[in-house]
Amino acid sequence: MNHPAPPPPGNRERLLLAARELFLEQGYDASVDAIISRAGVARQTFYNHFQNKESLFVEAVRCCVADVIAPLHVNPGKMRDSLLAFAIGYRKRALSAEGVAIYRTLISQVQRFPDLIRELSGQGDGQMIGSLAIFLRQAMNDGQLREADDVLAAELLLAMLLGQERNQRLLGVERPELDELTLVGQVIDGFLRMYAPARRAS
Amino acid sequence: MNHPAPPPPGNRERLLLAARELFLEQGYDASVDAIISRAGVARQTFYNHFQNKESLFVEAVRCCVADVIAPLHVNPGKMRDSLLAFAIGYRKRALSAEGVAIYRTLISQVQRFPDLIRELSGQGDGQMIGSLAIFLRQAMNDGQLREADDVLAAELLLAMLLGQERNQRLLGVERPELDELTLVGQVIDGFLRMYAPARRAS
DNA sequence: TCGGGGGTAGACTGGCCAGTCTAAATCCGG
DNA sequence: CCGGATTTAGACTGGCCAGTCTACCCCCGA
Repeated sequence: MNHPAPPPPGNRERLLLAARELFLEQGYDASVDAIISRAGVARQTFYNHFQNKESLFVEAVRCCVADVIAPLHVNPGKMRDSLLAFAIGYRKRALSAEGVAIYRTLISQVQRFPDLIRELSGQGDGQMIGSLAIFLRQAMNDGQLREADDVLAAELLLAMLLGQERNQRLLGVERPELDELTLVGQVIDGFLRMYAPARRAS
Repeated sequence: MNHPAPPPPGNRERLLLAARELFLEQGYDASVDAIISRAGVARQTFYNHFQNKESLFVEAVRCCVADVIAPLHVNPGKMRDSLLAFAIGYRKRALSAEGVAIYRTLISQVQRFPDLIRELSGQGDGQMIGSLAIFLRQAMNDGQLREADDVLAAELLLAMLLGQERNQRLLGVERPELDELTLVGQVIDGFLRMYAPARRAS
């Protein structure tokens, strides 16, 4: 029989890629058969590279999250402009089809992989809140923003930036897709009003 | 053999109750065996009352959502007090263990029951946004709040009220549990600052 | 030339599960 | 007292799936 054994290159990578796609589409229910089939690889090959389905899942999810997480630092400069640039970048990632899918996959596997998911959650939104809070702290010290709880401020801003949009996408609801820049601008302006330095009493 | 067939009363209700508990705990993966076992009912009895597992799920989830949804109307009165009362009620429901569990269950079954979930999503946060927006519209017309997009304002307030808290609970992250009233007060005050009537130019 | 590492296809095991079916038991109305 | 409706326990089917195993193949280095 002709069993064409092509160069044995990145079989592992092909498996990982296929797994990422399928886990994001179907969650952990994606079957090993489906994964190896999409990777174009034999069953045994899969078990040569990974201990079992769980460990593949862990690795695949880690990759996905790493991609979406990548640092998103807040540039100092004119307050409104910095926040606006940050906001647009944040929304782009958090609301991307991939970002939402990862989120959904993680949420549905909290029971099975509680530790992994807590870890990734800390790396994700956790770090995002942290770096934003540091930026806001600085602005508060400069007197550009009113003195307040910096972490809370960061959480509120991030929450407003996504609004109901991520939740709706998690639930499969489509959105009319309105003007991104206008929307984000309104949120940022609102936030700046909310944290404008207190007017000194007469 | 003694097969004690006790009074055949609310078997259906017992099944529904067991299903609600298990679906919220384990999602759709909860097996029919587990459900009938918790309900203390025979396998066939289940199929006497429900067509199949899917229809039980649909009915159980509908019940759960109905419980969490129950109207939450905004009372007119002093703006800050009304919003505060509303906010506390909203958080109580949306952040309750049950509320979070339903949310998680719905999110993980978007693929299987897309229509059901879109429907429930509209009844849930959808209505919440709507009624809050109406209240805010009124306040804007009265001049208590600045003129703005009422729906957006409602979405932003709701988003801030949950902050990162629901997301974290969805992912199984525990929170230090700080002072509810203080927190909500800060958010409401911030929101009121954000939508305070614009100061007329000199 | 030969042997082993990694590959392929596909059969197979064991487990779980949804849904059906049987046979016997209980209750209730007529 | 009888008969139908509902219940029970438990066997059974058919399907899916994770993971193992067999048998064969191909390339490359010793």
